[in-house]
Amino acid sequence: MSTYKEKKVITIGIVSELTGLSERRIRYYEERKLIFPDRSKGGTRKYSFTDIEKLMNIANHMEDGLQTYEIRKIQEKEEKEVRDQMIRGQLNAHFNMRK
Amino acid sequence: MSTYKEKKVITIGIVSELTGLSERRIRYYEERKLIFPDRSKGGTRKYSFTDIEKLMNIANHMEDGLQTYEIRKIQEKEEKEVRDQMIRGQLNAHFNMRK
DNA sequence: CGTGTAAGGAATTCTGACACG
DNA sequence: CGTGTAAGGAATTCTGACACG
Repeated sequence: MSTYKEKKVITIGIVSELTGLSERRIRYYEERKLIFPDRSKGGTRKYSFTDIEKLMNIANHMEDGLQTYEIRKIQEKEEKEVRDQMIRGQLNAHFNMRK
Repeated sequence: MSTYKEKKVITIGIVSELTGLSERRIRYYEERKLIFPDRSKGGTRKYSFTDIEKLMNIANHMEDGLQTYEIRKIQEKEEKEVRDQMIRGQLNAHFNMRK
């Protein structure tokens, strides 16, 4: 939550440099619901390092010829797996408490 | 080195929001050699999360009535301590290798 | 569908200076 | 010494559209 990696503080120009993607492509992936930057009061987009990692991932999938909506489905599946893992963790913790 | 916390990617407006310091003060502390942001091609300053932590530290010292050059001396002393620690670590590693 | 580009405007940042104290 | 502010300009970002395919 409050870790550096998740903080939305990076401007699109720097994201473009870091990822090698054009600003156009970065904005387009937002339009396709693949990333969700914050906005400043003035409307400037702000990204996190996690967003940058997601973008690299997206770029790889695009190279493989996938379409944006397919990538979105992959993302959703991965997020579901994470949620399942967390539930399993909770259950384990519960049973461990009971010894 | 290549950790998120050290990467200079944050713009001064966001640093100002995160620290609560005015842009004027942030630029002034650079002038007094207390922080060292990178620059974009165009000349825009770029800060790291580490810089933000330093700025909070500086702000605290200023509240205590210290002057910028005193804060700089404190910084230098702290950096020296870190270096000494690293040397001790190296020596320990060396002797441990010899058992 | 995914991405480049030119267009016009708005938000952001920069520097050097004056002010106060 | 440390910081606010108005000033003018430059760099950065934004949106909507046209283009190609």
